[in-house]
Amino acid sequence: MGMTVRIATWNVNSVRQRLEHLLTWLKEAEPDVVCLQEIKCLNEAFPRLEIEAAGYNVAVHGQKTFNGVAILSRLPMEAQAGLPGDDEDTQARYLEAVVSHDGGVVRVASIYLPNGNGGPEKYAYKLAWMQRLRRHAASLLQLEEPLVLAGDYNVIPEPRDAKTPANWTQDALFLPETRTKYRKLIHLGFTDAVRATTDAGDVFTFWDYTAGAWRRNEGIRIDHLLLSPQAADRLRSASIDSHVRGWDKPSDHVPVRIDLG
DNA sequence: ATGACAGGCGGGGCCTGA
Repeated sequence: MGMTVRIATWNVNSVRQRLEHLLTWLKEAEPDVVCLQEIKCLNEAFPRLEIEAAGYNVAVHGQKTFNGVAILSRLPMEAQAGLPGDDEDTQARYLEAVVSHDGGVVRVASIYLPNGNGGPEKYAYKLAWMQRLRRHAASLLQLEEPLVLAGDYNVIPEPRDAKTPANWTQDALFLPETRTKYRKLIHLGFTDAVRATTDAGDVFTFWDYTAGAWRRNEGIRIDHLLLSPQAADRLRSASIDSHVRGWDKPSDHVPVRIDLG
């Protein structure tokens, strides 16, 4: 017997460019917790006041120009920045928070997994980051609490997660080693919230800006919410707010959200 | 094969993204 908690993830591709969209969508979707990626600004440049005025607590792990993650919460939260396992890594890609509600807590992470295209060094960084994520996720599972790892994984898990999988066979988002590493994470005991609630085709979260990808529905599914067993037991629904991709000057990603009962 | 878009930085185009 607990309240429903609505948790979402959205790669906004610059929070300052997308502030009006974000505020509109917060009113429309009424999420309790929102994981943002690619905010592309330092902590001090984050539009904190506007978002607090909408009723959210704000935790930011920012960086100049690139990357950057944040968590917004209508409920009280305690946040901690950074993925353990490499003290030399300066890229802001991981933020974790414990959110408190009437019935207990839910632990939520905002994840911006490296893209991995652009050369062997970048792909090696992606794979190493995935290794670190799996190790950290394994330790979090031992807590045996509701846990949601939400974000832009830059992983197309299966052929059905792309409109045209043949276009992606040489891409870091879909290479066999990428998908193997992602499966190893899942096999620790996580549930993919969207796949747990639908077997429909054409379920996408990203459409490239170029070549009329949105118009032609040339999408991919790369934004995921992975649930611990304790969270999966409470999964009531999952949905993708695809219509946001049709707004003026949109992000190339759309929000994905779940309700936990 | 390249670029098509978009954003940041910074005042040029270049880097990055997926």
